[in-house]
Amino acid sequence: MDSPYGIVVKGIAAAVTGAISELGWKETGLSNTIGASKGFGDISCSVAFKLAKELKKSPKEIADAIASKLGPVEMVAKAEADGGYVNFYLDRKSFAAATLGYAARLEAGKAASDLGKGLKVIIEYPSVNPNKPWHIGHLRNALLGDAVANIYDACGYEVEREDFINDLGLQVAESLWGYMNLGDKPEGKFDTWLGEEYVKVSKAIGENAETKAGVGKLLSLIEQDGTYESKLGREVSEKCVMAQYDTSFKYGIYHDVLVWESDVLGYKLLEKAMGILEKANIAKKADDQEYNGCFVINLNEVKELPKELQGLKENSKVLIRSDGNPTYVAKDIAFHMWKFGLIPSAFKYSVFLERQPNGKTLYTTSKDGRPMDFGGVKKAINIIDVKQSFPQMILKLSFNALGRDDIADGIEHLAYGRVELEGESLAGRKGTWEGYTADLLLEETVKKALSLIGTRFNLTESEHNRIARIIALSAIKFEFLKIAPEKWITFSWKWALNFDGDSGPYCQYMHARASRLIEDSRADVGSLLIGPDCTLISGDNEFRLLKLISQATDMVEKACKEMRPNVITDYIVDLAGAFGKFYDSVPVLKAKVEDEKKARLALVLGFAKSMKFSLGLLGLEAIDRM
RNA sequence: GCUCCUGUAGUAUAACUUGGAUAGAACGUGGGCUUGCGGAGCCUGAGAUCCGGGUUCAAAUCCCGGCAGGAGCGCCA
Repeated sequence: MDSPYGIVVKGIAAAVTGAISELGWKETGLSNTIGASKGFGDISCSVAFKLAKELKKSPKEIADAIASKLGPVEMVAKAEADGGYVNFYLDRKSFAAATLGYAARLEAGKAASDLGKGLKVIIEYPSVNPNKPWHIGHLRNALLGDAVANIYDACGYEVEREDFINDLGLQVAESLWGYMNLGDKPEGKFDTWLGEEYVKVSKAIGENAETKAGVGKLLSLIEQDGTYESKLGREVSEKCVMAQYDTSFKYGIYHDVLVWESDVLGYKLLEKAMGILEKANIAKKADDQEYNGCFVINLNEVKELPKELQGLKENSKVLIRSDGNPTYVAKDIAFHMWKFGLIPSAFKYSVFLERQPNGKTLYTTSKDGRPMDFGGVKKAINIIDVKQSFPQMILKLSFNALGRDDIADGIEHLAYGRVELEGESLAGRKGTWEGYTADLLLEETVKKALSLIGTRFNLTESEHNRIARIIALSAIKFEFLKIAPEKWITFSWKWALNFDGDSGPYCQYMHARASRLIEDSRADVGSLLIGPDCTLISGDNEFRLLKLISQATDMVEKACKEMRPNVITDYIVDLAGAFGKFYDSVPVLKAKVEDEKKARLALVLGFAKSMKFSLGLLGLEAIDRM
């Protein structure tokens, strides 16, 4: 769905190209020279600067010439050259009409772009170990993943939301050992309880060789198919994942499919994957001194090897150790062969949860079940913290070596920075996450929201709670997502509980105001956006708001291409600010003329729709009163 | 040692990928508004690109060299 803003930019590009060729010049580097202007018209073009050198004329001369040859552009009233720039002024009336019509078609949860039409993408997040509750670091992962998935949805991709569960790691073995041997009775939320066991056991391992040996033995037993320990391990992990999903649902985060490490092992994905690599002649069992007995992949065939690789000996990477155990990268290669359909019908699936709160079923890989068509994508996005960049790169290079550049290019690593507590890292081992779980954060934020909700509406208690929860989620999601992914976050309660300024609650407040205006007007929402007198909403404050509304598609496409949800938070803050300014500068319901009121109400509705749509991208409902 | 990431007002940040006109918003701060179509508001002032070179008509953005913080470079996950 083309946005009015997008249409104008395209129109301008065509007109400028036309003018340049009419002048007998060659157009070079037009792209990225057309964009929003601050204070010099509405949209400006700087192509004259690029042409200056080649034409041996001054930018001013060129811009003047282009401006004089420009043909008419849809929704553009005039164009004038100014010091080398060509500035375009929108025709406010027709642009407003187009924007309101466009806003009428914006629906939360519906695609606003066909950028990814027909393309399937799998997005993996948050993949928390199944032995502890989500802490605020996991939360950042989950929020990023959910937002990116929503954004891809809105761009027309077919999105598969996948969560990888590593139920065979050391962490799980430690928790399980505690579960079996410490004699504590599970109480409270299971993931939290299991996390506490984990902290106790990790501590004990440092002090007690016997415990360490016990955990080591347990680790190998849970990896062996059919043992009591492997069954119990999966059972306990499933119980933990169920509890973690309790948290996930509270945050409005859902998935389509869980993939278990134990199933990757059970379905022999690794053997199949290694077979593919061996057949392609890029990996083999080594017999040199260095890697004797290991199964090793050789990356020498890759055309452009990155510099970071020089740490590897001979550009080789061990996939299977001499003791027969696979490395992390090997498992990841196998897993991505499934994602991209190189190992078809690798798993069977069964139902993990019949009905998530969003109404959809959550499936899981499992021993017994039926084949389903998960995986088989052209693009895979992995939300993993920045520390994993090196293995992620090897993963991609392995597909390059395999001659599958398409797959290597299709793997995208969204590397995000860590969340730390003033100077302290959140590494699970030390248990420093205790007191900083996602559950606790939400609880505290809801408390604050509850105390701030106004009393004017006689809300029922359940409605009051619902609104408080949404406000709290708005606050949390905004604070996490408005920071660019690669930056670190230093967590503090003051930071997390921000309800002012460029915060989620502030933006919700603006939406609530707009909703109330529409409700109080008793206008017919269905017809409001059709045919208002747009000359009546052409003032500067109205127009600034209209320009922003007209860019929803462009913003979501930008956020998608760059995998940066903070593009959306920025946009939402701008929208909210522009609405606030409009609201304070002109009366709506108290407008003097009936037609004026109608036109302004249409603008209010257009704002509300674009706001609702944009909040939806962050996984947030818009609220009508607060 | 090598590689990568980060460095923007007092604080925490946006813009860097794709160079473009006056570096955008927020909190805090100085001054002002106020029974409002919802004050979780509005108006207004002061305040920033780590340092040094280079490329360019134009540099927060690109290149080189520093400085500071962090991470990565295993038959660890």
